[in-house]
Amino acid sequence: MTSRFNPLQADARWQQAWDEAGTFRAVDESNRPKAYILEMFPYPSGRIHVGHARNYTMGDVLARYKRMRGFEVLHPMGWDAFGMPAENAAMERAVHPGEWTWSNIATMRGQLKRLGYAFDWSRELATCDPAYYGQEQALFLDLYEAGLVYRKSSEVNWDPVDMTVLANEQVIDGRGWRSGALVERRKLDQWFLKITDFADELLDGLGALDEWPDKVRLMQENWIGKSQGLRFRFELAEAVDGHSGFEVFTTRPDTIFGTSFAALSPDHPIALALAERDEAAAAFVAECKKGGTTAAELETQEKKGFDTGLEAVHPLDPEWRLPVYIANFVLMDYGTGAIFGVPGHDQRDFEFATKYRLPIRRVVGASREEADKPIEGEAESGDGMLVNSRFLDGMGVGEAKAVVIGRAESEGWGEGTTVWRLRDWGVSRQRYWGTPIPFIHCETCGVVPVPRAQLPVTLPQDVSFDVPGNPLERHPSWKQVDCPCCGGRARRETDTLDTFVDSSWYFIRFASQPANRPFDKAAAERWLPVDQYIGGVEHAILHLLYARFWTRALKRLGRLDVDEPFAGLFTQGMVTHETYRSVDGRWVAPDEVEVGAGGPIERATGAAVERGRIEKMSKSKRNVVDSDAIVDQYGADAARWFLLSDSPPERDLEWSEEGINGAWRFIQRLWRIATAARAGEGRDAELDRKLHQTIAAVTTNIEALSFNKAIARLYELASAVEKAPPSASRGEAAETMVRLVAPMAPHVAEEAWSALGRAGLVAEAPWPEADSALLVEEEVTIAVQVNGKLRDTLTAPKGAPRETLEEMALASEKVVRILEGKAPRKVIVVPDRLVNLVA
RNA sequence: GCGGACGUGGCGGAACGGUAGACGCUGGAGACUUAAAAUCUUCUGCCCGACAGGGCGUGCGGGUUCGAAUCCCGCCGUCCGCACCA
Repeated sequence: MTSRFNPLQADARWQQAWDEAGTFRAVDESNRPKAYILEMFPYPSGRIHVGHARNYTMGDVLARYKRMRGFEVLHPMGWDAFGMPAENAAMERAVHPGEWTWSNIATMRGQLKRLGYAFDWSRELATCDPAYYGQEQALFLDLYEAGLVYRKSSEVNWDPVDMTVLANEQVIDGRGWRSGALVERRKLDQWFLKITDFADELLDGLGALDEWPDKVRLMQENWIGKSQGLRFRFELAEAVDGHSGFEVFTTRPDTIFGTSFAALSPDHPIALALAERDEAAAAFVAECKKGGTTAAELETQEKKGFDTGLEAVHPLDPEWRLPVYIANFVLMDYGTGAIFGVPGHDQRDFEFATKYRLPIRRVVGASREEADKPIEGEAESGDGMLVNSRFLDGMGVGEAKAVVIGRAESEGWGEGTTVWRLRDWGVSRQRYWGTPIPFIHCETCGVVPVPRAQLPVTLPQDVSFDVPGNPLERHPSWKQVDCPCCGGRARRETDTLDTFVDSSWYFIRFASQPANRPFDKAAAERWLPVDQYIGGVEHAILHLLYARFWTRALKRLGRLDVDEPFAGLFTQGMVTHETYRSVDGRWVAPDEVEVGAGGPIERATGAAVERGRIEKMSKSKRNVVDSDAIVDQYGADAARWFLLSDSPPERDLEWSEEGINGAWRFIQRLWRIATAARAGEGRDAELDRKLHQTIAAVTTNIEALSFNKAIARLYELASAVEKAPPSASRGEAAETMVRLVAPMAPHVAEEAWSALGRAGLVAEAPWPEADSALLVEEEVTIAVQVNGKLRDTLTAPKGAPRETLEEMALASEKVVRILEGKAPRKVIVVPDRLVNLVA
């Protein structure tokens, strides 16, 4: 028996053994209860780093644990393979995006395999594979037929140099992130998905997701942004260009008598009409558009308005006329694009009214007596009683809201309504490396779906990236097609789908992937929902919301009877690492730095470097730790063990040399414990108890994803086993421990399992059961407090009566000394825990 | 501005309202060794003390309680999300 565990040869051997046995292949028709464990699939950016590995290791522990518990486990892996980095690589080094992507996939797959993950590789998929995106096109057509897909003209960020549309994140200080060119706002016809049709469902559904972090549910709730209020119509005293009035939305209809102006968005049709004929209005509208939309700019931007000279008629008093402004702070795409201003009770309106010297009227106060109290400094948006509001006077805010809405509805000038922050999902991207949108534009027939028999619409291979813009647009023949309706010449849609579409249904395709349709209903329903989904919190809103929408849309279409795709969600923390910079500001990789007596120096040059902050791993800061390098040096188990042990999983983990070394030491220690298990004779009651307490604790900790705590318990057990004299108990403890560590450190566990002479794979061994009789201690330590302060501890039999404990406490020498012979005024006894003597 | 989370030794972190600091890392001392590595033993919150023991301690200030890291109120700080949403 070797004295050291050698991962270099053992890891690959066991990986091959699992592979050959098909251990992790999920069986669709299994009778066992199912467990679908999924980690967010990676973008194949190049290589696997330890941040990826942390994510997959957590999922892997659960998957392996569930398998040992007797579940049929689906734990698949694939590639979110479309996206911009591939096109950027194509531009930078003249390599085809597909070639670059597939080569990255091959590398990363190899890296993942070396980490020994229990994936069902037979279900691997890549979104850039026509076998996948062709089915996505079919689903897109399904949604189109169900009326959930539409086209509309929409503003985009247009980079005039790269001739491409930029996402908001790609616009930095108003300039394109690559070209540095000033970004223009352009109107383009774009494809949209009607996610707003599901706003209510998506909001309500959050309530049932009790295995999601509250934080994520709250973020989604805010993102959906439901507001209830009144939409009503202002008539104009005199119509302009056919506009006789306009609609506004408010959540505070109760303050209707506090209004002193109305304001239109610069994009409002009336504002645009005025700009056509009035130079000053046109200038103001143009000025509003110029302003940036970044957070910082908005914060500092002054409220500005342009008095149109128009007058709006108050709906409850035909004599009451309000000035109508065009105002820079009114958004066209929220509500109706127009507001009624109540300066007394809305901060923005307050600022605006102050600047333009409009009346600031109080209509809500703490009591009737406050009616004449002026509003000063800032608006009062709180609750209270209506004042100066005619028939509303004396009502509470809630009652007044209802009364105004009721009146508006009965008089026909408005209605109670709900407004959402959530917008429809624009899925058009003017890029090559994405799923082609399966439509054809015909001058005669309009926009026509590609016939299903012609799917998939595949991307052309012969494209070049030496000229900016969308290669699909430039391609000599790809977009030339015949109209499926009239047979005439037509043009293929050259937009591709947002990559979030690709990731909105991949978990369904993992569950079922027939060749001739997106998925099989029954097969998919067997696995879904995903029981535990694990990924970064950066996807808390978009990806998770889109996937929820997609699932509900499929349900509405009758394609899948599942409400929510992810029953359990866990958002894990990042892996961070130290950073170094040279004197001239270059980032220096930590493994190129040596720490000498005079501080850190760069090994290659001997020059001093400055230690930077501990940051999220990124290529630019050169602090990425590649998984292969770690596996080469320490083996997969040590890497996995460290990624699980050092921090709670939801928090960031700092990668450190000391940490991985500690994990390596423990893997070796484990090997020694297992292989040097001097079995011996007889029971060791104390060890038995420790073992079963550990089984119970590790089980609950894994179920709760508290891997760091599970590991702490395993360390304790390891010490106990090492210290215990030979006994039958000790042999059992060592064997059981091998099973307990198997989900986390599967290779050394298999090696030990086999060394112990156990048949089969530990990956398929049953999870140990804790004997509840052994979970309780026979003796407990009782804390003895005087006035809540710990003064002594004593040992008592478990379940000792209160009186006995009190007597024992009073007999304590220390207690006697402190009490100085006086009797305590009060005695609190918590059985098996403590005695508190109140003097 | 709105919403949320968090704040515990040198570090990562444990702790159903009941012995704060489990477990790991770092560091000290020792054993084994010709030596080193590996391994093992042991100590490691701060202060006073030779020991026994005592005092102080969970960001700060209050409160509830026999008892608070934990619950409540108010500050301070850090991080995250949203952001002119009517």
